[in-house]
Amino acid sequence: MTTRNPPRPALAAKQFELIAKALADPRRMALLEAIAAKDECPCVQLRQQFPVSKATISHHLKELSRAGLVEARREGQFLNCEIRRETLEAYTAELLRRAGGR
Amino acid sequence: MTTRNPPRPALAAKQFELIAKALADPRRMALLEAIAAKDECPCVQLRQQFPVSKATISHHLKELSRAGLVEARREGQFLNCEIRRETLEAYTAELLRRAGGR
DNA sequence: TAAAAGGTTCGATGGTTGTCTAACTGACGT
DNA sequence: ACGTCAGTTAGACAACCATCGAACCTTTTA
Repeated sequence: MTTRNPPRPALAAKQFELIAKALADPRRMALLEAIAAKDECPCVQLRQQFPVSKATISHHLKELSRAGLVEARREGQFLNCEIRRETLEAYTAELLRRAGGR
Repeated sequence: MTTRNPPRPALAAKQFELIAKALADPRRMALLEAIAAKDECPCVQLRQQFPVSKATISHHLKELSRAGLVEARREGQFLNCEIRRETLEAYTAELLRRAGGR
C-alpha cells in the first residue's frame, strides 16, 4: 500500500519543478521539439540546426535529462536522444491537477 | 483563411513563452495553485499564506496576468484574482502538440 | 482632512542561469 | 601512436530575476 501502481506515476514535487524550469527556456524548448520530431535524434544534428556551441547543447541536454524529458544514450562516439513523452504527459496532467482541477 | 476559428485559439509563440516562464518559479506556481483553489481569491489572503512581501506578491501577480493565467480585478481597494483555466489548458495542449505529438 | 490599509512602483541586491572559450576524455580510422 | 571528431567539464561573464524596503497612490473610515 505504500507504493501503489498507478498507470501514470505521480510526479514528485522536485521533478515537477525541474520540468517546469527545463521548459521555460525557449532554446531548450526548441531543442526538445527537434528531438520530439524524430524517434532517434543524434546530438550532432542538433548542433547543425541551432547556432549555439556544443557546450551549450550539452548543458541543455543535461537539464532535459535531469527533468526526465529526454533519454540520452551513448552509442559509440555519438549521443542519441529520445523524447520521453510519458514525462511530458505526466507533467501536463499534474499541472492540470494542481491548477486546472475543477 | 488568414484567421481560422478553432475551438481553442492557438497560443502565440510569445504567450507560450510567457506562460512557461510564469510556471517555472515554484513560488509563483504555488500562488497560482492557491488562486485556483478558490473561485475568487482576494490578494490580501495570499499575503497571509505566503511569507513574502507585498511587493513580491504584486510582482508575481503581474507576471501571471501577463501570461494570461490569472485575471485580476480591482474591487474597491481589494484585488480579486481568478484563474483562467482556458489559458492553462491551451498551454498544455500546445505543449503536447509541440513535443508530444504522435 | 487625517489616518489606516491594500496595492503598485522604484532601486538595489544577491542568486540563478544561458552562453562562451578552452581544456579535457573517449571513440574511430589510418 | 596519431589525428580527428563527438561530447563533457571547468571557469568566467553577462543577463535575468526573485526578493526586499521604502516611497507612493487609492480607497475607506474616523
